[in-house]
Amino acid sequence: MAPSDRTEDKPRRRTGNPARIHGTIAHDLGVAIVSGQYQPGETLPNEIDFSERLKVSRSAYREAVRILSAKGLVESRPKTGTRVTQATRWNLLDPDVLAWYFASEPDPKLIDGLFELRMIIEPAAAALAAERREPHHLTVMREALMNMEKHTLTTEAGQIADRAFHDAVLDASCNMPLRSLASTIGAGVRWTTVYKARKDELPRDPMPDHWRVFDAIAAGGPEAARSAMEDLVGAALRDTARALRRSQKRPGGDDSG
Amino acid sequence: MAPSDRTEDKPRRRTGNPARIHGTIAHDLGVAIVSGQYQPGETLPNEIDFSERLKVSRSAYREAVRILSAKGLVESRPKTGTRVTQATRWNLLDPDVLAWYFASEPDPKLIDGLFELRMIIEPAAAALAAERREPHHLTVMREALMNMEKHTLTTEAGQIADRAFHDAVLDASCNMPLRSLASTIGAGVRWTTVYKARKDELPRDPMPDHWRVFDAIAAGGPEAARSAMEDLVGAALRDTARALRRSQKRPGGDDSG
DNA sequence: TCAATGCATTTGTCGGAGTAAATGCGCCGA
DNA sequence: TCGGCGCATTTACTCCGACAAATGCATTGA
Repeated sequence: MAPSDRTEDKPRRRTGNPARIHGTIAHDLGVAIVSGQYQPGETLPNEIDFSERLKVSRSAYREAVRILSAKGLVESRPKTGTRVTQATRWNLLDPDVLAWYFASEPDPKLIDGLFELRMIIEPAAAALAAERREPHHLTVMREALMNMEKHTLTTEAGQIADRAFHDAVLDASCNMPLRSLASTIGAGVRWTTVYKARKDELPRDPMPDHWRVFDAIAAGGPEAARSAMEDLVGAALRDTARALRRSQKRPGGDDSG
Repeated sequence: MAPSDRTEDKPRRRTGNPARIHGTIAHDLGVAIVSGQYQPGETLPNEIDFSERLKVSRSAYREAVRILSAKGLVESRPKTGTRVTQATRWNLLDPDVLAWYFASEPDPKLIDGLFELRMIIEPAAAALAAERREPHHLTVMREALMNMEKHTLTTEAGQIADRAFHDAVLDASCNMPLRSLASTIGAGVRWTTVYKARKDELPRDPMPDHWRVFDAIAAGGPEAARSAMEDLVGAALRDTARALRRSQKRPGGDDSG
């Protein structure tokens, strides 16, 4: 009955403080909404009933609704109630919303969209980074790549290092909106490694592609950096598309759906 | 001392319902934070004192903080209090955060960043749109452009039509994350027209550029659409950059700063 | 038939009380 | 003298009950 029985990764800040109730409720409701359990246009039960059913106070529930409202998932008005907004108004670039999508198996269209976005953003960001990178950007990138080599993508540490590298490239672009896309890109990167891990094999060694991007950025060659990043993302795109098709052949996979 | 005396556009949903207190507080605090009135790392006064000073209940204040927290602007923990997070963690792509930036005169680096983003995103989106557009996308685009012609960019209606056109292009790309960037792109578009209006002259007729984009998308030519959109955004970029340099020559401009 | 108005429902706001957590400090022991 | 441990304090977190405001709906009147 509780929509969150399946998701083990409750909201938990990196500082290790425990999840608060309003965060937990927002997480659970958010997952329920993006997974279609509550359809756009649908009206949620009123505050009193719903908070009672969820076994939380009205205050905590209201704060959870405020969070969802801030991310564009719901809209509440007196008398009308709190209703789920149209999916086009959801703030898909929000790190939490994206995480809620990935809490359950997300729509393949979203995966495709993320890769298309990566294919648009990352080469351009790499080109900018080649022009503007500071020494400390290169230091971060080099360290991330060395960690990738040391741990490999089969480990959590290696995947974190992978995302750290892509984040560093966006950082080095010295463009505030681009940097804000880091979490979105990171979700795409994470998804790549998820599929790679699922296959229990790495279809290719990702390191040469990564080092070529790094070298081009370090050398200050925008077009070389762009081209290298296109190759990198393109390879990841092909790997993921292949894995995605493979997983689609065995339908179902989620008993609750 | 109220930080919002200057901003007339209080949060007011398109449906015309009045601003709620928590929304107003979130708006005011958000503007104060992104404008640097509260520095990152700084701790806000505790709930009781601050809510009393703001003349609102603790519930309403807490809901406002919850909104800001959902957008990554603050982080609150027991004993530590509520503190402003590092600017790199702010969710810049959030429509509200972006609006709060533009409530006061935003950092020119942000304007530049937005135009760079447009220059990256919009041509690629136009190319995708040329491949995937449905008839109703073209209908929306055509109507937007006709409204642009009828009202011109000197009017509010014309500017809305301008943003509607750019939104429609993103829509036609049939890519969920790209569509979510509509508000971000829209902020950039709006800023262009703001500067154009400020100069009380339109440096060039924007319509031919727009129609060329439309024609290319309607004809299904991805590269033509990309190229046309590059020209369009490039022209806007040059106009805005010129106006920005001009306005920087007369420093100050805002008595409260 | 239409318009104005009262009513019921739902969210919004308020004030207070008690709980849990995290930090800093003092105490205690080695 | 130094290090570890427990306690007190501060703060956000949670809960509760009540009232206000807004809005859709039905009712009533012209």
